[in-house]
Parts: sequence; C-alpha cells; structure tokens
Amino acid sequence: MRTSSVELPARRSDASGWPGLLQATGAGCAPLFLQAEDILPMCADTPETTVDYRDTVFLPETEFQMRAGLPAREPEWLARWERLAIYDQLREKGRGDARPAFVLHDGPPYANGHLHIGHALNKTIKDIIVRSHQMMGHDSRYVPGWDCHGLPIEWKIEEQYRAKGLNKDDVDTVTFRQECRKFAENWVTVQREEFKRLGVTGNWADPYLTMDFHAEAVIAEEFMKFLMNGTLYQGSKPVMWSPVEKTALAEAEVEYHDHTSHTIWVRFTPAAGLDGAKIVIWTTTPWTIPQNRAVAYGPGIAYGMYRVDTVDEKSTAVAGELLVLADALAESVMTAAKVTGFTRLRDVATSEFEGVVLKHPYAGLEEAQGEWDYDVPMLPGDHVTEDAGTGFVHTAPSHGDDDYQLGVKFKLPMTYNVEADGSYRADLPIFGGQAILDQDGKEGPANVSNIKQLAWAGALLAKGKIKHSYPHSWRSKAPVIYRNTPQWFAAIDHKLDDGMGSYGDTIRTRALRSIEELVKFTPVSGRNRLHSMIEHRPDWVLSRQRAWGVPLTCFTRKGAKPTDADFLLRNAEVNARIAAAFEVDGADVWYVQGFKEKVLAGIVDPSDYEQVYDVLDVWFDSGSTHAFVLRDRADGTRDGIADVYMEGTDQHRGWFHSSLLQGSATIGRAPYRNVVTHGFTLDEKGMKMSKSIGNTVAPQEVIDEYGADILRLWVAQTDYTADQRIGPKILKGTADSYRRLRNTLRFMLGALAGFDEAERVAVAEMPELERWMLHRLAELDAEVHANYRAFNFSGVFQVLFNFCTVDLSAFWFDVRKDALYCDAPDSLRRRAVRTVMDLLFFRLSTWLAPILPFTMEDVWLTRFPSEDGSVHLQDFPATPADWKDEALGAKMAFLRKVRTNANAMMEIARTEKHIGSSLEAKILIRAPEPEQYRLLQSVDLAELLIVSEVALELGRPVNDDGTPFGPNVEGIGSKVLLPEGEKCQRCWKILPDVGTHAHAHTCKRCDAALG
RNA sequence: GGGUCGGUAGCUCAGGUGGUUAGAGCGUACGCCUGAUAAGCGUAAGGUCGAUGGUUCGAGUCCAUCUCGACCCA
Repeated sequence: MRTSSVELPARRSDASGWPGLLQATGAGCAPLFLQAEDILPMCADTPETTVDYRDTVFLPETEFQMRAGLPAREPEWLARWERLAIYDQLREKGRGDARPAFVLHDGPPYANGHLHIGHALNKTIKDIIVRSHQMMGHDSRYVPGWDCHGLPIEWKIEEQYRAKGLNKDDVDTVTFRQECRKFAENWVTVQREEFKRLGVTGNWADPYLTMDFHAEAVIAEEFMKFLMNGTLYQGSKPVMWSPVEKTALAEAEVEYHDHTSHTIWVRFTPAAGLDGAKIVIWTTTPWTIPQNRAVAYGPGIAYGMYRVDTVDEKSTAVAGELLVLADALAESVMTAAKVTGFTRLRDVATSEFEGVVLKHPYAGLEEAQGEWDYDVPMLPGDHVTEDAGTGFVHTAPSHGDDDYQLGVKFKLPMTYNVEADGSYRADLPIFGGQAILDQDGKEGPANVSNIKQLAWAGALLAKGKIKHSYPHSWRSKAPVIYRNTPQWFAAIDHKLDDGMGSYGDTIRTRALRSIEELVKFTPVSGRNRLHSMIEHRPDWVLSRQRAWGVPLTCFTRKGAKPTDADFLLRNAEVNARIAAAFEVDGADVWYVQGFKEKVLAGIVDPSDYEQVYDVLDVWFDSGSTHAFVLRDRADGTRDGIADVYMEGTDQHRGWFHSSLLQGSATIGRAPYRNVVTHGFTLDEKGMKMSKSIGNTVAPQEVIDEYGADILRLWVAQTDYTADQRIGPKILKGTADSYRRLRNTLRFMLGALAGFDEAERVAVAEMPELERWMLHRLAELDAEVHANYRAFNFSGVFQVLFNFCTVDLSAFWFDVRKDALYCDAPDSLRRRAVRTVMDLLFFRLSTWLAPILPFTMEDVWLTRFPSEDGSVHLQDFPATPADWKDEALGAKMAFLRKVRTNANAMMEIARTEKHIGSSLEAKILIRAPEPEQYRLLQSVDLAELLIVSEVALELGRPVNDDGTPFGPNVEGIGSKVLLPEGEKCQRCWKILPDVGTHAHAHTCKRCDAALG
C-alpha cells in the first residue's frame, strides 16, 4: 500500500497549484497544460537563473566509444598482438624458473571441416584457463594440436578418387597417404585462422600435429612399448564386414535400410535335464547356426514349460512336445509355429538353466563328420530381452557383438567358418563353399541350406520372413555381415614388469588408481564416469584395416600361431631402426617396398617374417600426445604430465580414456592432474543442434554480427560443466550485458581523464566510502582468484558483473559524480575518488582480460596509448590484505538499506509529482535507537542518498497523527520533504546559501571551485 | 534398450550438513534525469523450485516412480 509521504506543497511546475485540474483532466490530457505550465517558471524566475556553468564542471572525458564495433576492430587488435608477439614476450618473461609453469595440454580437434560452436566453446574455455593462469603469475603455455590421421579424411580422398573414376586399391599406398596428408594440412591452416579469430592465444606458429614425422615416430615407439611389455596380442573380434568390398567397415561407413531376412525358430535339445523339454531360439541369420557356441538366457526373465497340444496341419511343431519359452513371448512363438492349442505346465526358474548343456542341432549328423559334436552351454546374459524372439538368444561369438562379449566372458571358442568373400570355408562339412552373400551383394545359398538342414535334423520349429532395418555398405549399398577378423589388442589386465609399479602392475589398476589418487575432476562427476568405464572395459582393440594412420610397427613369424611365444618379433634394435626411419621420413616408409628387408637385415631373416599393415586406432595417436608434446617439446612439461586436460564430456570415452590407458602402460600413471569437462551446446530450447532443423549457431555468424568478445562472454557467463544453450535471444542478452559492462568501464575511463600521480591520496586519508571500495576490491580479489583457479568463469563473471552494476554504476559512481564533476581538482575527496578509480582500473581491466581480451585491450590502450603496450602483458595486481575492513563492509551494507528505503519513499513522491530528480528532495530520517542515530550521524547522508539535504532525528518514524512514515528498515524510517534554498546552477543541489557568493547562483563549494 | 548427467523467474546464474514470506543481475513495465546520453538512476511485476507419491513437525534440498533433454554404450 502506498501512502503519501509529502506534506509540503508540491514544488513541481507541472503539478503545483493545479491538482484539481490534473485530476479532472486525467493524465492522458496532461500535455494540454504542459505548454502553459512550462512557461510559468520561466516567467516566475528571472533570466539570470540560466547562468551556464557547464564548462566549469569536470565531465567524463574519453575516447573510448560507447559502441564497440567489435567485428571490425577485433582484427586490428589481433594484428597488433601478432606484431608485438605477445605470446613470445610472455614466454620470455617466464624463462627458466622465473614463473611456475602451468600447462593446459590441448586435446587435438580433427583436421576436417570448418569450426562449429562446440569447437568455439572448447577453445574459448581453454583460452580463459590459459590466460587467467598466466595473469595469476604462472608461465602458462599453450600448444594447440590437431588430430590428422583416420577414416574421415581417408573417405574424402577416396571420394575424390571415385569422382575421377579411380579405384583406391589401384593407387599406391604412399601416394594415397600423401594426399591424405595434404588434405589434413589444408584444414589445419583453415582451422588455425578460425581459432585465432576467436582471440585464442597460443603457440600457433608451431602447433603439434599427429602426422608430424616426430609424432609418427613417437606413436610407433609408444606402440612398440606395448609390443615389448607383453600387452600386445593378436585376437579375433567380429566387426561389420562387407563381402562385396571384402573389407571391414566402421559404424560411420554403414547406412541402415530395410531388408527382408529369414527368421527361424530352432529347438535345442538338452543333453540332460529340463524334463527333456527343448529350448527354443529365434534368429534372423540362419547362416550363423553352424557357428553357434552357446544359448543365452535372461537372468531376470520369467520362463515357463509349455506342452504343445494341437497343431495346424502345416505346422512343424509336434503335438505332445515340451518347449521352454519366456512367458511374455510364448503366445507369439506358438502362433509362429502354427500351434493351435498348448498348455503351460509349470514355471521354469532360471536356476534350472545353470549347468545345462545343449546339443548343437547338427550334432551327430553323419555328413557333419563330428564338426558339431560339442557342448552348447546355457549362459546368463544381460543383453537378453523379452521384446522379441523366445527369451533365448542363439550365440555365435564370431558374428555379433553381444555374442562376442559373452564369448569373452565365458571363454567360448571363436569360429573361423566364414571367409572374406562371405562364403563358408571350403572344408566346412555340408555347407563348405556356399555363399552367404554373393559378389553382387545378393543372397547366396547359405541361409536356405541351413533352414533345410535344420528341418532335416528335426530342429526347425518354425520359419518366416521379417522386414527390418539392416546395415548396408555406404559404398556398394550391399548388406553387410558380422564376421570375426584378426585384430590386435592391448591386454588391460596383463601383469607388467616394467619398474613403473607405483600405482599398480596392470594398465587397468594403474588407470583406476590414477583416477582415485592423482587426478582432480571438474565437475566431480567425471571421476565416477571414467572410473566405471575403465573398470568394465574389455581389452583395447588397437588395429584398423586402414591406410591413413601410423602402422602397427611389428612383424609376425611365418607359420607361428598367435598363441606361440615367438609369434611376435620383439627386438629392441629393430624397433630403434623403425623409429629412426620414421623420424626422418615419416610413417610412409613402412609402405615402401623393401622396408621390411632393410629393417630386419642382419638381425633376423626377413623372409621368416610377415609385416603387419594394419594401422593404429586414432585414439592411440591422441593418447600418445603427452609423449611427443609434453615430454619431448621444450614448451612441454618437466615430468611429461599436464596440469590440465580440458575437453567435452564425450571424451571420457575418448581422449581422457585413451590417454589414461596409454599413459598407464608407458609412464605408469595418468598423464594429467586435472580433468575438466564441458557439456554440449544446445539450441535455445535445450535441443540438439542440427542442420536439418535449422537451429544451429555458427561461430563465424556470431563473430560477424557481434564480435568474438560477445561469443566469449557467452562462454563465460554459462555454466559450461553442464550442457549450455545458445540462440539469437540468448546472444542478444549477452550483447546487452556486454554493453552495460562496457559503459561502466567507459565511465571509469572518463573519470580518470588526466589522472596524475601527484593526485594520489594515502588510504588512511580517504573518506570511508573510498575505503569501502577498497574493501570490496579486496573481497573481489579473493573471489576472482578462487574462481579462476577452480575454472569457474561463470562465477568470475557473475561476481564482476554484479559489482559493476550494483556497487559501481548504481552506487559509487552515482554518488561520486558530484565530487568528480563539481569538487575542485585539489579537493581531498575528489583526489581520493580518482585514486581509488585508478586502483579499480588496474583490477577490473586485468580481471576481465582473460574473458574479454579484445575489449580489455581497448580499455587498456585508451588509458595508456602506446605502440607496444598491452593489457595481456600484465598480471593481476597484488591487492593489499589490509584493504579488507569487515566492519566498514557491514556499516555500508546497513547504510545502503537505509538508502533503498529512502529511494522507495522518493519514488512515491516522484509519482505524485512532488519531486523529479533526487536533488529536489530533502530527506528526514528518524532512528529510534541512539546507536543507530550515532551511526547515521557519522556519515554524510545527503551525499550518500544524492539529495540536497538530510535531517536526522532520534525518534520513531511516525507522523504527528501517529501514522508511520512508511516501510522502515530496522525501525528506521524516512520521509521526503522539500529543501530550503535555491538550486545551485553548477552542482544542482538546492542549498540555503546559494546566491550569497561571488559567483552568481552557486553554493559555497562551487563558488570556491570557480576560484 | 542400458549407463551417466541435468531440469530453480522470459534469459544467465546463487541457493554448506532439510528449518521462518526461494535470492541476484539482465530483460520487461512504469517513472525520473538529460552534465556516463543510441547512456545513467529509481520503483514494480515475474517462480505450484520438471511431475507425482513418500519419509519428516518441516523438503528446492532426502527416497521412489515418472517425464523431458543431453552424452556415452548397445
């Protein structure tokens, strides 16, 4: 509720004396009277009142533009930094042990395509970390890197070949690799410029590339450590395989199309147990039946025993037979088998399956020559569902991922029945030589042969067809199959004897203990995430059947089996020769005719050995960056370990993961001390960005429209540890915040115009308000440092932005405008304000510099114009601890509450047209407690409230009629009155002494200031 | 389908171990100022803290389920 707080007649011209009229006409008609009323004061007052003192007032003076013009001006600063070689200057400053090193090791982006918003976020966060640590006193080095090998680049080159009608297989490998190299080089150049445009500082002149010859040599060396320490072995694993192209395919190389498959229900007969009931499996790949090695059941699934009672004449089910099925699927199976009547006899607990051994459907067949006379165990598997099928999963470890995992877990044997061209091996009984898919990608006879054979063996319960989504080769459009192929693995649990056992003696234990003891995670949730991944992961598949990468530099003995002790050639001299050759000519030499002979000459007989031509998983490349960057470069780190690895959360599965495994094997621990992760960037509604939806935000567009500093400010104000949102509306808001900040800085620059060291005032001589500002700066100093150290930029921004708006713009600046504009230049008060303004300048401009490098350079150079200066050569200034004054902080907090209360009262008076500006008011403040009274008396309240006069009284804040002044603060109330006197034409305060001085229409202070 | 993380005003963020009417800034509206002026100041309106159920004298905060979204895996 609002109560009028003014008792005196209104002073304002547009209301004075005409309340009736105003009321009668209404606000909407007020303009009608404005003309006449406006003339009134002009007539009442003499023309003398228009004495213009504007030129005698010290208004802010600055070249600093309100409008930044960032898109146009940012490139100029970039050129300046390049000319001044700021990054190199800072390195010079940190030479030797002049400053403690701080190294954020760059996770390499893939050198392929223009930057997207995720890249911009990633590199900006890194840059803020690097810059802030530099300014906190470190030698903060940053070597950007690129991931250059790998499939996507290979594709692009293959695509170019196809466009020219060429076939990749007809091209020399070295030639092909060199084209890939050129392609990567080109994108490195493009991306480097795009990153630099964001204001990211670093050693751009000499970045690291995983395809540098030295990098390739080191990657090979690191791989050979795995070879030598016994963790490397050859195994077999099902991968997606195209029989048409006779090659393995990566997930990204397949596309899904509808495909019609056979579908069969097959009985498996227990050797014993289960009352002789048959276990029924369902599969869409009959050709995998010869490779069956187990049947999986779901430990959490309800099973029952069913008796077939009556069947349709076309049914292959038999009346009276017993079947075990998942209850949820029994009905559908019976329908498929054309069973017309059945009875559920009893529950079958999953414990009954334990230890049950089934016979393969082809066991005992005469033509099979005993091929399938092995045990088929029943095994529990969490991948078994009740969504489709029978509740039992036919398991062929060579032809499916779940099957493979189950096989690894229970040591099922792998089969090698399917050849590269998609046909059964010639010596497989019954089916030998038959194709699953022929060379055109059409179905071969294998499926139908199996269905016939199952029927013949009496194992076929039902059959049908199903249309479903199925993977096809992107290139040939032919369906693919899962087929086990030889692969190279790193054994995660192999016991190591390498003298690096401080944190365990296997890769896994070292990795886990690193996570537990050596690494700090930001946010902390990353620890569990990485830990559980490492805890549960299988062995690392290192090999890819590709051309563009670092080869697995090893040799196998002809005729030896992978399990033989001498299968792999382990020879330090050979390894040294390989590394030396790579160092000079890169990994291409591996593919040059005669390399094997050259490398093995004089050590072993080259003709006894096969050279491996698979290339390393690119994660091995990036997992090795710590070796060829941190360990080997002069700007690396002393112990080869980084202070920070900072990437997106997806890299728990990627770079953090591979670096951890690689490091655990080669240096015995994680190559990092901090893992910082950022979330994903989503659109304004929190949805994933996609080109088809059209909700993407490209960094280049933001830079063109607003400038890189706005994009950086967006990064800084968001909590990047979670997923963030961006879009036109959000960027608009960011730009608004920027403008507010910019104007605050602009005022500071204007107030500092011509500041001279001689003006400086000692802290002890300063007014309380200035000492309070120093107190705030000391508080901020601690908060800013703590937040930067914790990589918490949204904290830094929040704290500084609030400070700028609440403490500076709305309070200190507003209050001190009077002193700055009107006090004589030599007044202690004005000098104190400018002294504090100067101290503020150094802190604010440096604290914000890591976030807004362009704008803060603008600020810095406006104050200190020079050819070679830069805010980025500065450190955060040390802030004296004794600036802190908690008591003063509490006092000012209280006074500001009183101020807010008075403002609220003035707002009412303003609405009622009694006053306009606050200087037109006099405030009566009543405090009931003597202590409060004394406290209020100790300060210049008129100055603090920006009013012309304050009357302070001890007593209750009530009117003569007992009604309260209005809302109170701890019992203290205020009331708006009108001051006595005339308006000083220089400082605009209404004071009693105005007009009594030499200079017309001035107050005492202004009169003196005018001299 | 599985695992992990997240959902507080239009926006960006605060809200130790559960405890009084959930905070800040921006934006918005209204007003003032016209000596920070394509600025500045003031006041105000805005939230069933994703939903439901539970534990408790008391839950934004603890538990369960659901929902939406994201990431990783299948």
